[in-house]
Amino acid sequence: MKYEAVTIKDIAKALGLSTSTVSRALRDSYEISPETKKIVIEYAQQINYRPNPIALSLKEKRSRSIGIIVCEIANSFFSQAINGIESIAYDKGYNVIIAQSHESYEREIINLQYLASRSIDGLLISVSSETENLDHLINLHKRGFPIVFFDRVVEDLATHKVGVDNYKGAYDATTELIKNGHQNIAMVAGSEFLSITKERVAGYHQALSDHDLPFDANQIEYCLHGGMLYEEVENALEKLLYHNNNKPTAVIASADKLTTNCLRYFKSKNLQVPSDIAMIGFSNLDLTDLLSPSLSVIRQPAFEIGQVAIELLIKQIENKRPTTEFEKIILQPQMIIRESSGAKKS
Amino acid sequence: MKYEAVTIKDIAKALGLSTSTVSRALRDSYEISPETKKIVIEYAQQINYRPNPIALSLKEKRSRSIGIIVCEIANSFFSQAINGIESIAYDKGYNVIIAQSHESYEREIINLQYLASRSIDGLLISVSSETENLDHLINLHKRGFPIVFFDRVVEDLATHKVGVDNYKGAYDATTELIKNGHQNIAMVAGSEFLSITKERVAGYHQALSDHDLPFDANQIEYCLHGGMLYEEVENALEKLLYHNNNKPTAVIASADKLTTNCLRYFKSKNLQVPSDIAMIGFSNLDLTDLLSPSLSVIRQPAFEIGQVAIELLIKQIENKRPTTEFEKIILQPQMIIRESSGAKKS
DNA sequence: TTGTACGCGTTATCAC
DNA sequence: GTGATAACGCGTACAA
Repeated sequence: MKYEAVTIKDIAKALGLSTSTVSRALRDSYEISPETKKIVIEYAQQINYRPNPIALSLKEKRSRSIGIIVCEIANSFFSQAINGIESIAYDKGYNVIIAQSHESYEREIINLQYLASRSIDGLLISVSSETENLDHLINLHKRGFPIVFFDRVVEDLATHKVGVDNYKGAYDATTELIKNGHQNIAMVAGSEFLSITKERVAGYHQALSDHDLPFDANQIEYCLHGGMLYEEVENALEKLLYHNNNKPTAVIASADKLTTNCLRYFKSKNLQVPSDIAMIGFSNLDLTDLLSPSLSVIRQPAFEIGQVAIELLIKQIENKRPTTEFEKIILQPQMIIRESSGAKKS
Repeated sequence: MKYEAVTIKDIAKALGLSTSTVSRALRDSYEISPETKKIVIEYAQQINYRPNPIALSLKEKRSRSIGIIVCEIANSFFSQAINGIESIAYDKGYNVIIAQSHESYEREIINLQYLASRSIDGLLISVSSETENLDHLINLHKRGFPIVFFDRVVEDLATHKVGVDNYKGAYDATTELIKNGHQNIAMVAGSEFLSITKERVAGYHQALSDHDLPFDANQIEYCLHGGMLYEEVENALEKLLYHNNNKPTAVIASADKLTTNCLRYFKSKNLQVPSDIAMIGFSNLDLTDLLSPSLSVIRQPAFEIGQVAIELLIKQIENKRPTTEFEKIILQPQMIIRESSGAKKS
């Protein structure tokens, strides 16, 4: 470190050797005599020598750090995914730099430029809910920069992708509600721009259809900010519950923040769950069991998603030849049935 | 970036200038003629030139990145604090590298070595709950490395420190419970090693004393892992509630994870809050209002703590002279009274 | 077996 | 006003 950095030069001077000898000794090169090696290594240890990673990065043209862009680390799903990413990255000697888009397209671009300018070797990204235009990512990708999408993948880019079976998650949730007697099920969905939203809507749609229930587009409300703002969820629910000639008895919330904000709304309106309105939410919160009523959720294997994503990324980074075949890995979500998805008031 | 990095050299070659001229033109040096400047700057923009931060770091002996070590980013308090840190760091051109100790002393040391070897310019740390020995930090600090403690500060090191008034938080919580008729109040505390634990215990103690209530050491249980493990909270509560000849009617949980795990325990035992057992918890979760009963909490200004801490750190980093006077900044916690702290069963 | 010289990208210094 | 050179710390091809 700058305040008192010990360099190879210092060692060389102290031991009356050349820097290259020291360098080679430390790297255990076969050309160096055992005695010299011993002396050098012991001395290095003694003065606590650490190679300067910046010099190495400059030389090797790689920083051994990777960037992560997510909307919010304060979101359980993402903090769990980041844990998964770190668990592998550190083992493999990679450093992780996290940036948050806060669901803003603009900030996503700023973050991306920032990370790119910090010489990261690769990028893990879950796009912001505002992101429709992908030029910023396409530009990097075209120049051969390794990018792996996780959770919120985009289809128009040939890269590795890791996500969950959103279709199935929504299908299962819808089916569960139907089984419990609900015929009128609304969905509070995330941003229309996101493919995960489309998949979840599709699963919901299909489940209705498979149970001979009509699909009514008015039963879906999209929230551009993915529930980050309470107001958008409030508006969505107002419309669904009070400006709708087809008042739902159950709601599916298709993302973490949507789920909690739906609950917040129901509470503010004194609506009892599930008797007044039943619900299942996509959520990775670890205290959904403590809510009252306890919340039925679709839970995503966030940690594993992070692990798989980082493994693909590192594989691509360390690949000598350009990657041409990209994988799309789909993990299964888990449905946890608790009280909130129960039967409607008879 | 390595795949196709544009350097100053490329520009120089393309424009038939020397690298130094290009460098100066880009930095808007007064020695360069306006025409040359214009040509260089325009061309640089056109080919999307970005200075290589690694080369700069090597030269300037600083990386413009700072390290953060916290126990868990999945902890609301810390994710909010990190948001505060980032909000300032990015503005000032600093990059942030986050590492998690998961409350392990060993991992804290590994993280610290890792960050130090990555040439960070400074460190923000909230020590792990296992951390008793501070040698790893003292070593760095002695060599003049900038360190700022936040939230979990340690007293034995002369550095900047930012935290909340833990004493007052616990004092207020205890007083509130006493006002509601509770005379037998237990505390589920964090690690005994942490000064924040000691302060919170002291506040609790003083409040009892100020209301002429006896202090009973058996009413306090310490959790080394700060509630990260459910089992330790379970054990603590078993002892307090069932192996105690002084069964409490109210509990104060002195950290985020302790709070949620107390609730989990009460739920599993079918204990009604607050009628069977009242509680107030330290918590920065943003859905404590949704719990049933809604949770009374002591909330810390996490975002602000992060902001203040990073400002102190950057000030110290950018200070030409070694810092000799260190600040200790104490922010005020906020008590939010909801249902869980209510009166006991009559 | 060990040492010298160079290059990674940038800027400061000195020369013209 | 512009160019050549050295330096930051490291690894390595080449020389001895």
